Amino acid sequence: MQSISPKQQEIRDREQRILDAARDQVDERGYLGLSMDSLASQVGYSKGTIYNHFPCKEEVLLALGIETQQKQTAMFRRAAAFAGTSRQRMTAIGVADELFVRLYPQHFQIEQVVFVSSIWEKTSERRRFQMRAGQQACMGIVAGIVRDAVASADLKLHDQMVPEDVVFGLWSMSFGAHSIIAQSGSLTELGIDDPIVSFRHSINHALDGFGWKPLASDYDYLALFDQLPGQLFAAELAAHSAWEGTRT
Amino acid sequence: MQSISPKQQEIRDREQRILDAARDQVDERGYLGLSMDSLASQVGYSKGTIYNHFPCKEEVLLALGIETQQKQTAMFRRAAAFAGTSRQRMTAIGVADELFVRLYPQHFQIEQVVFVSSIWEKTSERRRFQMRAGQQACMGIVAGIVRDAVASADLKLHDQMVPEDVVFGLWSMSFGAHSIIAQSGSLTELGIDDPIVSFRHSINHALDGFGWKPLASDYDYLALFDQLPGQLFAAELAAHSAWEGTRT
DNA sequence: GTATTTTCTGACTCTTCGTCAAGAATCAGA
DNA sequence: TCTGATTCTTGACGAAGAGTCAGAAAATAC
Repeated sequence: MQSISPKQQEIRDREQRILDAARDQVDERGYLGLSMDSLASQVGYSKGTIYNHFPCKEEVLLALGIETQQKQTAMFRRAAAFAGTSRQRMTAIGVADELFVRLYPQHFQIEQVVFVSSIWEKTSERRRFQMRAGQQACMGIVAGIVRDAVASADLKLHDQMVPEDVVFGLWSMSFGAHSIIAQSGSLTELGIDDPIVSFRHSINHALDGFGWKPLASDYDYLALFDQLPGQLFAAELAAHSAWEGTRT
Repeated sequence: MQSISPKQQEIRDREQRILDAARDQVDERGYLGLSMDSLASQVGYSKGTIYNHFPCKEEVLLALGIETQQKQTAMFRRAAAFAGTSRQRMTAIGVADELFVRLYPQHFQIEQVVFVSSIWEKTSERRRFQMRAGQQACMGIVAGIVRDAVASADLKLHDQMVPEDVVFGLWSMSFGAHSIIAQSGSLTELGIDDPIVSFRHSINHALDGFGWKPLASDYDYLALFDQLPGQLFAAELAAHSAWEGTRT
């Protein structure tokens, strides 16, 4: 058991302050608008001190990604614990996913930048591992639901598919939809009025396509998108609106 | 009818040379490894001349994106013209999509960078419009197939969905899958041995989920992935392997 | 052949990342 | 509490790369 000297504690606190400031900058000036000089002056320490915490700018971005990633994992875990049929639980994941994107809209922008190889390659092994581990944790949670569905005969996999294939398909759709939405602002010119609702339908039909019982024709899964948020994620919603309140 | 002076022709040719060189650099050093100085020296002109063609670095990237985007549109158009059932034609689009990604692997990396808002905002109205127009063209081609399917009763849309919603779902899945694959290198650690094959299955099941007849249980759509490339895209494949041959 | 317009050049400025030697603060042991 | 060792902090500095622009060179017009 290491006891924490006051100095050590100060350093630890500062790291969080740096990340918070960095997140503000990314919000305001865009992912690449993050400048180490202005970050230093905003936190009130010199540049050298910032570089004691993070070996390079890219590492700061990745740290931000890891932070939100962990929130996502927590939300997914909660969703997976929902007491219901396997497909209801899977839909709860969809609800969590949608809510996550709404609460942390920068996440997809950060994620997209961070994985750009010229950025990814500059980051430390340690944080790269953390990020990958987080993704695997998320995937694992979802794969668990798929396996439960198979075990309870709600779902019968075809074509030698494994549970991970199902997860990959859903993950792809989610990642793609949110990326496109984040990039494009409006999609009305493409004929999509409400991309979020459109996305719900797509996921719902995809689950039908995998043969996941009970099918959408036998249960109104879309209704869960209205019921579950308050029920499962009251904490996140409250935290977020409190945080919203502190902003100008 | 403007006649083209030899000088004008030289300038036009040079623009292509610049783009080719830029593509090489992006291939080698990554999207953000593109440097205007080294680009200039590689093409054999001064930096000022490069800046006569492109007002900023970001514009070069976008121009690259537009170039490959147009190739994609051409391939989609060819796929859509395939003589078959609506769902076979849709599968042909999937084949085109898969082939496109294989032929132009940088495209997704470039596309991901270009849409990062801090980059997108620096580009010219004109090229932004071109890029959007290209995307809409692609989407339009696919939406046309969906409408044909509805017209021929192969497909009955539920929940007040419009054809564009179906396209959005498929586009999301494609964009997401290719992004994830491009980013991650290998997915074996996540339990996916061959993500491309996994993706084929997902798309196929999604189409089933939308209720697109004949269902996969009644026709082996996956076989088209072996048959169609040589049949529809012989030109691209030949051009690509010729180009491959010229490389070290 | 000369005047005018267009194009090209590379040295220059400016911004921002990351380093590092020197100085300041902290800590451990007597 | 003092002192030497260690750790932390600083900001000036070097390096790299984006974008500019005045003047040189080339093309074009007459």
